[in-house]
Amino acid sequence: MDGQRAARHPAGLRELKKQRTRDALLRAALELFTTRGYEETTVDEIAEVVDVSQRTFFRYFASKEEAAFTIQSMVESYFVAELRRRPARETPFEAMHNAVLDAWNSINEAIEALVPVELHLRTYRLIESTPSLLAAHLRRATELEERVALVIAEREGLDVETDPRPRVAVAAFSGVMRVTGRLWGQRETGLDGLLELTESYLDQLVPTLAGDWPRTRGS
Amino acid sequence: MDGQRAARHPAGLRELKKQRTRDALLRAALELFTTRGYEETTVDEIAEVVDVSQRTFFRYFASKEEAAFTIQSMVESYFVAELRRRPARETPFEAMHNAVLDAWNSINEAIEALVPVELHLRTYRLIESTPSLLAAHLRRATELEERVALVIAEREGLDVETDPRPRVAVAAFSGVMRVTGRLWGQRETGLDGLLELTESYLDQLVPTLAGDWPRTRGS
DNA sequence: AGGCTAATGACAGCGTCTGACAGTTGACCA
DNA sequence: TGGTCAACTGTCAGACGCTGTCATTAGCCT
Repeated sequence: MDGQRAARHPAGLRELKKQRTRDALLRAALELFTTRGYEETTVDEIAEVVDVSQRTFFRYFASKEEAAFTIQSMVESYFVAELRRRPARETPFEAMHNAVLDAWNSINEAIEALVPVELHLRTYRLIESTPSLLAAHLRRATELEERVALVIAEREGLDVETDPRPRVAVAAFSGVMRVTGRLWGQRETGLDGLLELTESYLDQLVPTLAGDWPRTRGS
Repeated sequence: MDGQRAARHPAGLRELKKQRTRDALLRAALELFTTRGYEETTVDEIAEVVDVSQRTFFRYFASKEEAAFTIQSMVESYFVAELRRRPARETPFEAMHNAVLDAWNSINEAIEALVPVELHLRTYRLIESTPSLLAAHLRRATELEERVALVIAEREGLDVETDPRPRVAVAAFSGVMRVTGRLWGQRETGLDGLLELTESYLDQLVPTLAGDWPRTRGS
């Protein structure tokens, strides 16, 4: 349902156990996914690591897939939150750009509360390289796009249904984000490399679309 | 494997029967998908309509999903073919834009040889509105993007690995295409409506990204 | 006609996921 | 403290997608 789970709920031994089970299942799942491969990991194996029945796994996660995207959901929530926080003076593009940077900087501790960040990065690479997970990832991305488009429209005082610009801007922006995300997954650079890559790609978007491509090869 | 199947193969009763079976399976699948829903249709039901064992279905289609995307694959091939045919003087964006228009105009008869075009349009809407199919659709779209980026890079004499512009341009372009495709799927307009919508959205891409959004509401 | 080979059907099996039912355990109250 | 209720869980059974195997059928070729 939500992304953040902290020590805020009324406690209770029951709640505690539930969270423990869920966290254990999540960690076990991601660990198995990233070492053995997603398709090669069965839900029974995950459940067995946590000493729980397969049925119980499906009570915490609607699907095997959902476990793989738990952290990703959190990141998305952070991004949207940061986007809403951007000052109105920024252009839509600047706002999205800055929201991405801010989100990456502030999300780390929230992730670490659930699983090691390093495990999450491995999971991200896995998603990018596993066809079925990549498909799910892209669909989730478009759902996020819709949410973002609504935020942008609100910022600019526009109606998404009559004015195409919010959706067009978001589509172009996320297109670039996807490309950089994929390239980063293929290469070996760390998280800093991603930020750098994203920066340079975003900067080139407008001139690229303008049409004339001077052969200023950067080799 | 390929998309086009015409009366060119050496005939032979065997080949004939195979094509008949495949076509029948395809039509039955799409018909059931679009009436009953994708998830609600079982492979057994499809096979039963064609009087064939379930095993045989999987000999013609690697998956239930593959059947749903058969026509889509053809369309994609046509698009790439048209793109290669665009004159070098056009900018990358113009070339993609024109290739889309040309492909839509020339593909209709090829589709009709397999299934009624109307059935294909219904199938497209189904894909857009069925989560699992939408996910697959988006993944396929990114694979197409990669092919297109290579073509663009070749046109411009660039190297995709060192110059980000081909991928960035393609990503932005397909982002817009996806938005229009989705909107068209939600609304009730015919094929002409799609072309019109795509035209207007593509035209607005560059000014939209430029940043300043004059409040010239089009209501 | 008869042999060769490709296509099919029938069957068994794996893995994801769901529904139904029963047992256990924590929460709450008298 | 003990008992009741609700939540959580395990077990079982089954649907469905998909695959391997093997015997059978049907087109093809000489």
